[in-house]
Amino acid sequence: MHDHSALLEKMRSHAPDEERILALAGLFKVFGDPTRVRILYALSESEMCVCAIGEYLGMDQSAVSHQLKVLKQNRLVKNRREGKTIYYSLADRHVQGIITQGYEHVTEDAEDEAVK
Amino acid sequence: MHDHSALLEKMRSHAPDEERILALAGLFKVFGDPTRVRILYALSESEMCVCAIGEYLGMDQSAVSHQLKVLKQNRLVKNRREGKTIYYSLADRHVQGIITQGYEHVTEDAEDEAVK
DNA sequence: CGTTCATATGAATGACTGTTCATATTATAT
DNA sequence: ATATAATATGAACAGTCATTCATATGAACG
Repeated sequence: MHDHSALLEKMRSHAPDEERILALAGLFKVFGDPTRVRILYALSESEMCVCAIGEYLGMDQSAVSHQLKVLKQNRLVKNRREGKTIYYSLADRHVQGIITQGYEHVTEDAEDEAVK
Repeated sequence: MHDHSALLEKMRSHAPDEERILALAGLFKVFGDPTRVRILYALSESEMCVCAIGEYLGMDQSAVSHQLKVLKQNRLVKNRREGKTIYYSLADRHVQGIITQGYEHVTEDAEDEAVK
């Protein structure tokens, strides 16, 4: 193997916080599932209760609940109770921003592809 | 189950393209792994050859190669050959942007936490 | 050509994760 | 209190995926 000591020393001098790396990957991981993205996208349109989400996405109530739990644990959604039903919505504008930026990125990639 | 027909009809009238949803989740999924984030973060500092990345991150050459393949397939990195060694770098500014935004988001979350 | 170095690839494995099924919780209404 | 509706939870299963090991490619140099 050839020598890298100079580069490596430079790199390590301002290496990112490992904790932040994990948090960053963890955040993206949550966005990395189609079901969760669908849910978030739906909630970006309107507040919804669990069974409406399930009905809208054509999926099991239990599956929706499980995913909402993941989203809540990561503070991407919040909820409020109204009688028996619980309404979910996006936690803050950050979430909306990430979705939007990602969506634009994907759209631009599609355009790049079309140019070729 | 209570009635949602009004809401559902409204939602479905401007539902997002399923293909885009999958692409979006797929993109985030790639960013959802600590190893890949570390690699991308490293490459955002400097172009690097495979074995330098491996040495820097303390991981197997083969593992690095496998992950670089994933990153390349998703057009997040590009490479150039120079003799026997192959140098990798970020594919475009988009990648840098996503990392930066995510990093800021994570940092802000940490601050929010500190306030409580 | 054959050897060596840098990288890539394929198969195997172990860990993780999304879904389903069954069941539990919580709140309303009769 | 009991029944019912909305949601949550736990266990189990199936599929996915990152890593490792062994091996293959591909380039340079004697």
